[in-house]
Amino acid sequence: MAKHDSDLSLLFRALADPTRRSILTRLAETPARVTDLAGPTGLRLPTVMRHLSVLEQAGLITTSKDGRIRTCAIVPQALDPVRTWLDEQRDIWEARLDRLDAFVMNVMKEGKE
Amino acid sequence: MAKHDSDLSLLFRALADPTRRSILTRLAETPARVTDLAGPTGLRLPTVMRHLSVLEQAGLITTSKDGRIRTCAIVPQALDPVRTWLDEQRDIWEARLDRLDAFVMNVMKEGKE
DNA sequence: GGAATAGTTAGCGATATGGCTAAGCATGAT
DNA sequence: ATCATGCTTAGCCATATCGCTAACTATTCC
Repeated sequence: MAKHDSDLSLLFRALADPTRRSILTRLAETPARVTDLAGPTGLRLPTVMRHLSVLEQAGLITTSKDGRIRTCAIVPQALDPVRTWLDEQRDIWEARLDRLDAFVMNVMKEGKE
Repeated sequence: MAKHDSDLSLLFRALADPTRRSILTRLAETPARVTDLAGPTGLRLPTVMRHLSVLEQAGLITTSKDGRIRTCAIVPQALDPVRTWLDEQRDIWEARLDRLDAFVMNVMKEGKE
């Protein structure tokens, strides 16, 4: 299940880690060097590097190296597929709310296990 | 990192699996039994059970048992935290687009590695 | 009661994830 | 040339994930 995963899976997995989300939030302020990103996390450089590569593979950030310094920056449109999927789901879920209501009523009547 | 994870992490991790997303989409149509959900996936029952418990722990579905049949249904508002986080990020990301633009220009000028 | 059905539990194996240290390499400063 | 800085690679360890089979429990049907 880890071979040719969809973009969506890569994105969701990248976002599933608090450290990575905090890195993203930090990068949203301004691009930063790897060391700068490592600081707040309290994690070692190699560990942060791994997080960064996960983020980059998911397309959430880009990095570029100038001399010995690698600078990381967010890719603003990278979250679009997530938003799209979420919107689709909302559409479907709400379209079926009538049936759901019926079901929930039923559950409540019987008591949930 | 797997101990007391935030709701957001649980949600994102639950959504990171294609099988689980397809189960959610299926459940959005109408509540269903475990066996009904297993069918389309081609997976064995215990495997599907595991996916369901991940979804349930993330708060994305509820289940209730009537006799020997367990019925599963989506929890419509469960995606709200995800949407909220996404909206927050969009706000921040776009607020800083000016700086980002400057950075991107810089990168392009130097050639990306 | 006995058999079929629906789900559950236990546990195995392969792989992925998230942390680390140690060592290496390239660049910039002196 | 030497040394400090910044990143990178390799590899280890513990735990988590995702699939499975086998065996068990609980309903329902005949």
